Amino acid sequence: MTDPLEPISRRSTAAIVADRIRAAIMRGTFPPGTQLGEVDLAQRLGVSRGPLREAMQRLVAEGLLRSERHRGLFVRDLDAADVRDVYTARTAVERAAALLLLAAPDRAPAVARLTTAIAAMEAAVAAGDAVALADADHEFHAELVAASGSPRLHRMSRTLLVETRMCLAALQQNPPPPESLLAEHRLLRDALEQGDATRMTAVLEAHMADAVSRILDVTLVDPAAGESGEAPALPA
Amino acid sequence: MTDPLEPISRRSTAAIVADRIRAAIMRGTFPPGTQLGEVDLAQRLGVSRGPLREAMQRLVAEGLLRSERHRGLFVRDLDAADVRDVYTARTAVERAAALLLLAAPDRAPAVARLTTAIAAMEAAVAAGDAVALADADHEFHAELVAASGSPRLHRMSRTLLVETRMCLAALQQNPPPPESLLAEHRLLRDALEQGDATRMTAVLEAHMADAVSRILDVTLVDPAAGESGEAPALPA
DNA sequence: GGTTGTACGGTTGTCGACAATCGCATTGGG
DNA sequence: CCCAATGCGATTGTCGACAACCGTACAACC
Repeated sequence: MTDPLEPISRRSTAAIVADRIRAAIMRGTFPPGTQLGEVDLAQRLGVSRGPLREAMQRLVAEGLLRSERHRGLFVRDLDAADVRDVYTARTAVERAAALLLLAAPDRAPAVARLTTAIAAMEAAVAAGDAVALADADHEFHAELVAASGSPRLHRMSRTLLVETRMCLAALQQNPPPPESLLAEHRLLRDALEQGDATRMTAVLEAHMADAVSRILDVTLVDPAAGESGEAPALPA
Repeated sequence: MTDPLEPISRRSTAAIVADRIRAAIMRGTFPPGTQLGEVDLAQRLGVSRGPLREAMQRLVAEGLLRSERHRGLFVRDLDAADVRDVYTARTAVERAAALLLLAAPDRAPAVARLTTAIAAMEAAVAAGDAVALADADHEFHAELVAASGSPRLHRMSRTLLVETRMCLAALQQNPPPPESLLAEHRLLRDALEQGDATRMTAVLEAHMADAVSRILDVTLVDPAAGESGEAPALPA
């Protein structure tokens, strides 16, 4: 599959560090709001503060971290507006990717990959593994955008998917109903396979709307003291 | 307008440097493919290599620069596929922004700002100033996305607009017909003002398709030795 | 003549240390 | 008892220097 020759292309240390931190944020190792000390992270990763700071700047540019002068770097915490915004942007990106895929000459391999992701979701549901389910969900959408062949949509999507995981990690306590989640993804794949653009966009938008309403409803129900319509994710 | 008090919020040096470099790239000061020496830039901007490298990482993450290990940083040069990709992503982002704007309670101020941008375009056309026309065009689309109130769409748009300017700078020799450009923007504003979503998306997509075909046709006509369908922006 | 080996210049990658700034605990005063 | 001022600790921001690496040009060899 992968050519063992040629493009060894060792990535820069900053890129590797950025990927690590990104994965850690996505995984929930660093909950939103936590401060990331530079010296601590640097010696934990075995690098100096220079490359680490470069990696941090990348993540700040992506919107995953928030930098305060002489205060430090903090993992961004997302409020209700952010949740809506993430899903608005995701809808825009994934819709464009899907339309690009529909215009492609051969979308069979893409459909196959989506089916693989769905299979992973099914296995996760069968095993009752919520984390694996979220992973497979993530993989489904990542594959969808990657298959479009658009590097810019792909890059945007990567950041947005990480933010999605941040939202989900905040309310991991209340997982979504696995059946409807699976059904929505199957619908998405089917619409893509059949080449029905209008149906695909409709399903995609419904899927996103469902997700955001699910997240926001949960967060609004939980505190049980909701006079203001604001989400409770702002403890400050 | 701007409150002279309080939020002084001195931005980080890296952010300022990144903005400078970004503006320089957009302005065409650094043509695509040029290598950016760190020591040279650092002492020209009056900062050390540390903050400058952080700024560079931001631009690399945005896709404006390309980093090669131990080789240096280069301004990315865009080929035909990149042009299509930029406009695909722009269509996705601006369409979402416009739809968001249509759903907003009051879109009058946004329309006013777009009208201001159109007025600037008209003035540029009257003066025959191609650079001012491009600036106004840029401002129109930037305002459109900014008015949507979505920070993520706004961030994506900013990078994409810089890349658009990079494309335009490459073929500045052959400016687009000002009348049709103006007409398309007026149509866009009108559709937005009237709240006609389907017409707005149609106009927007047509506008983007026009732009990309204009750019690619120009680049394909120019070399006059086009056997391969590839764009000539790959001198390597 | 073509190819390989080698020395060189320049660039990036990385590191450690110093200075500036901020938050917080302590202490003095009202 | 509460509030304000101050000193301290910790963290970030910045800088200069060293080491590693790559591309190129020249020379030697087959």
